[in-house]
Amino acid sequence: MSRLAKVAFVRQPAELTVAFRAKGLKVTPQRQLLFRLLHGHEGHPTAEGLFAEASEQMPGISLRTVYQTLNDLAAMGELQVLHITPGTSRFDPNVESHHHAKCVSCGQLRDIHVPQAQQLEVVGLHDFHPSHTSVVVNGLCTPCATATDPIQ
Amino acid sequence: MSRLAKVAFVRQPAELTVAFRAKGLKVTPQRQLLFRLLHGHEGHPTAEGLFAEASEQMPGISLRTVYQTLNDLAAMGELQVLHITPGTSRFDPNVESHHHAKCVSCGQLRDIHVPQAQQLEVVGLHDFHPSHTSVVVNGLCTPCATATDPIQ
DNA sequence: ATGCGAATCTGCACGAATTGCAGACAAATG
DNA sequence: CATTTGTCTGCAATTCGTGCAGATTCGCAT
Ligand SMILES: [Mn+2]
Ligand SMILES: [Mn+2]
Ligand SMILES: [Zn+2]
Ligand SMILES: [Zn+2]
Repeated sequence: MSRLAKVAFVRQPAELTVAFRAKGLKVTPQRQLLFRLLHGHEGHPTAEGLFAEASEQMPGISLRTVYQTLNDLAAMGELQVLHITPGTSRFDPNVESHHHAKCVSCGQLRDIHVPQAQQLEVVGLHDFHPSHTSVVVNGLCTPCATATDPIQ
Repeated sequence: MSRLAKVAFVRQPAELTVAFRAKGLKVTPQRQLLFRLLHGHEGHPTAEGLFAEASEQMPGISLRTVYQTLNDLAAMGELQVLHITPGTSRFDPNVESHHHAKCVSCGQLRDIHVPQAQQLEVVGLHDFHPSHTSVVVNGLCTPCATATDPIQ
């Protein structure tokens, strides 16, 4: 079992290029940069965070454009938008079915796998048409659990 | 089995009064009104929503005071704060362990019970100290599923 | 009852996150 | 290369929530 763990990313930049053109959306340098930043992104960045990363490689890119592109990707289902932390949305390049552990101290999110998540017994779903279930494990990451003073 | 289903509310106004005084917090008419509004509240109101309800009975109460009181209650563990919907926090007077179904069309939240939620197998929790798990079942409420046009 | 000090209330300014808008600009297409 | 159409940027506006300060009130000890 030496196979590397599979990690799901947002689709390749080239695939997103095709998908955008197919919808009549243009493929600009700004969008290509974001495609590249998102592909292989391990975290759960905010729009501001991606804006900061993008600005390093393309000074002058606007925050407005970052939001625009992220919203387009989310509308196309190429990106998940998470509403787990207060105040701001997290964008998840991992579009595979998965769940999250959230540190209640620093807010960090990490991917987890919950095999039985879609087979949970649920009481109280009368007059409701469920599509999918998401699980959040709250707790403390090791740095926060170790630190005497809360981190952040 | 004719017993009514148990519904967990935030503690009685009288109990909250004691709890507040015990912490050196004063019990004002504004706070007592909010205690009453929250007790027995079936939904998952926003601060603005509670402000609207409170304003009917006490015109002139300020939104700032509503936030202040809700934050105090949350800090004392007498109220849950949910970050499930985009943009705004939901306050949950039901402090019993429970989970939620969320209509992805209209945003409505309802309580559900997930008996196995705390015994889920989770892969990927290395270097993490879990406290509790929360489950969100996404889907459509019947009105939204029935409507040709999305509600809201 | 009265008075005092600490906590609270309200109104407003401010901050963070996100969207609306408009004119300059660039991608796609033939 | 010219045209069309969508995009980019900057800025205003919006929404949710918090910081602040002065007037007010609560809770407790006279
Ligand atoms: Mn994820
Ligand atoms: Mn609830
Ligand atoms: Zn942490
Ligand atoms: Zn609905």
